[in-house]
Amino acid sequence: MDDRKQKVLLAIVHDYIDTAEPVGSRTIAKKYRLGVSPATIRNEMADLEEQGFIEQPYTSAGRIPSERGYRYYVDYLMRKQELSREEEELIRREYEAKVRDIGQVIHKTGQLLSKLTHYTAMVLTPRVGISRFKHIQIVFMQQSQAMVIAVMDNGAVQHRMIEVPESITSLDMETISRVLNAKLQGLTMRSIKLTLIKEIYLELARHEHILDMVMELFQDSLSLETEDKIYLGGVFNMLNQPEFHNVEKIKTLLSIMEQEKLLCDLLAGGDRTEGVTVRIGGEIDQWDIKECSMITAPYSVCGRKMGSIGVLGPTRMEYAKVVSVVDYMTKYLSQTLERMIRGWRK
Amino acid sequence: MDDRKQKVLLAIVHDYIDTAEPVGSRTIAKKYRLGVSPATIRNEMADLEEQGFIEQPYTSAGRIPSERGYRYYVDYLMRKQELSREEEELIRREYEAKVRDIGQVIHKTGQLLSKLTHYTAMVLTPRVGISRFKHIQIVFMQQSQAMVIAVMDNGAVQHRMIEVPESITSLDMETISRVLNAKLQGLTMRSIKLTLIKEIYLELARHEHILDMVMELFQDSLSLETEDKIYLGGVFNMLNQPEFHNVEKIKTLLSIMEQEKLLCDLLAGGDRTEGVTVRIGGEIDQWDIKECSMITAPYSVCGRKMGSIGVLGPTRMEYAKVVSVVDYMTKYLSQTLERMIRGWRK
DNA sequence: TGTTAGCACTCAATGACATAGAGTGCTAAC
DNA sequence: GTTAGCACTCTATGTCATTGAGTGCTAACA
Repeated sequence: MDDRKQKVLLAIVHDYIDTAEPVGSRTIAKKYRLGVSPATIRNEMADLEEQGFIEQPYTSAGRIPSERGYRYYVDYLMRKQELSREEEELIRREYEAKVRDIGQVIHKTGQLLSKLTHYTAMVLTPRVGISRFKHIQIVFMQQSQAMVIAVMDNGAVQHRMIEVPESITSLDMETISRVLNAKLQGLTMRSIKLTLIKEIYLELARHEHILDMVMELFQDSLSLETEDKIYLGGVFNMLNQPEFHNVEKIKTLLSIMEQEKLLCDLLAGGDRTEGVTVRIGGEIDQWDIKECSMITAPYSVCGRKMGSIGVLGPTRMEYAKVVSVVDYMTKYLSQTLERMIRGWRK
Repeated sequence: MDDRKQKVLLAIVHDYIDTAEPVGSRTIAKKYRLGVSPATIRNEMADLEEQGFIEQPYTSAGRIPSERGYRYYVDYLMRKQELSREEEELIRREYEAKVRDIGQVIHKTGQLLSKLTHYTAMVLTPRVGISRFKHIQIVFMQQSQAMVIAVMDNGAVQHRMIEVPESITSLDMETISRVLNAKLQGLTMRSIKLTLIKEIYLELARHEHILDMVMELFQDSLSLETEDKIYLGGVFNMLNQPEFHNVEKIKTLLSIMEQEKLLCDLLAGGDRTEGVTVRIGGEIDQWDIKECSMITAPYSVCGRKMGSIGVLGPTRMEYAKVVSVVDYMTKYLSQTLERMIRGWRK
């Protein structure tokens, strides 16, 4: 692949991303000033097509990049496009404005992602299954009512009102809390073993009833929050893309958007890798819609991967821009979460 | 409006709701067996059109109901269509399965609404601005960290970790909690007056720092939760309606769906009234999309209106069905919330 | 007087057909 | 190796005729 071929491919990718129209040789010669005539470019294009980097929608139309073409572009030709001052400023401002709990951070992240990229944003909520108990407390509330609170080391908080016998005193609750803390601190919900539970029940035999409810809370939290939740933002943006100016495609797209489970799997898929992953068209498997690409990256807190964020757009996507945004946002998100978890404000 | 005219109008409304095609005189005569010939029906239709109940999309097409026609239908002709056994069963089952906190109830309600009606469901979350403090507690967590918990009388719980000086003892926290409870119990967040705050600060002068943070939590909760949140479900359903088989309309519709603020206002609008409200086409004001109707109803807990639920569909909507569903669901929702708030399980 | 059959008329939807224009591939000249 | 020229391809667009559902009106009928 010589230098000029690369330039031609780059021109085609750029122009197609820009206009969504097949690119002709004349356009390239005129707009991208490679210093050669359309005829020469036509020769190069014929070669590029032969090698599978571009294709013709039909005989005698311009060329569009193939998936392989996009891949080559992303791997070798693309140059990172830093965020503008205004964009960085926007992110900073929005995050500082209102981020009190994890839910809000996730929400805000999704909003920003879709706003900055104009595509659909997907944010996976942090997994609690792998977060550890930091503190457990049973609090007396009023006449025969108490509340169980479990604070996890990722900052998540589970709570539930429970009914307790009137005979239970604050002191009892204190005792129960102490035992639970001693046994569970540092463990993940998933790793609570049966033997451990037996130990606890043995030690607190008198309060079996309360323990039942506490365990139930843990059980529910686990099963509820283990099934990843996803935040979607800017689905609407996709409709402005010309490739979705057709009702059937919109329907397929939206029906996929409603299958949260599927999206979670797709997002989580990139977890193994470090940094930003770009998947182009068919590289996203189990996928019944074509012409989409996905750019994802995991975010982590204190070195542990907690979830992923991603952007879904047409294959004709502004890769350079989106890769930068996703990269920047994971870092910002990790940072923010970390700060939150360490007490958030001094 | 004589009996036969009503029958003709009814036939037109039903058939149009069913097929989304303009209804001709022949169709009515054949399908709805009024015992008269198409020519007679044509005469009646001419009258109905003159009175503004139906209209012709163009000369020599069939007729479709006008907004006035739908209104007449809803007010006088429509017969309530009870839910089927299966539907009631479905609702019962789904609610019992997983409803632990208010968020889940709202979510589930939205899902059910859209599933049962095949239109777009909207559920307004309960307003905490008008809920009252039931119990406030500051809990020691660990070395210089504590948690503020506020339980509201509608079952909502606000919490936040706060940093406290190491000198603070559990006893201090107990004292603070007691004072806060004494002063605030039974009040809404909105109605905390400045004089009251001064009183509290005076009484707990030593703990100014902690109070600052507690007040901040209240402030944030108020401003955050006062701005109504809305749950949308089944937006995708609308795309199956033939009136939205055109990209421009889909775009308008979805862009409206993204303006949560607007939707909240619309939903909240029906709050004043008791029971189910039907708004047809232009009766929904501040609305730039035509051809939509909205069926809403407020739900209440312990006699106080807490929010609304609603269904948005095309004007060509199955009014009878949707009205029943919305009615049934508000009642079920109110009931469920009430049960939850009273401790939820015995 | 209300109902019905008959008929001419209207108009959207459909499909056939011609035309324009963008872009190509190939050839031959530079 | 590059370029101008040219014939060719194929979509998009517009025109026109045809079809058929449905109407309104008139006149006949009970």
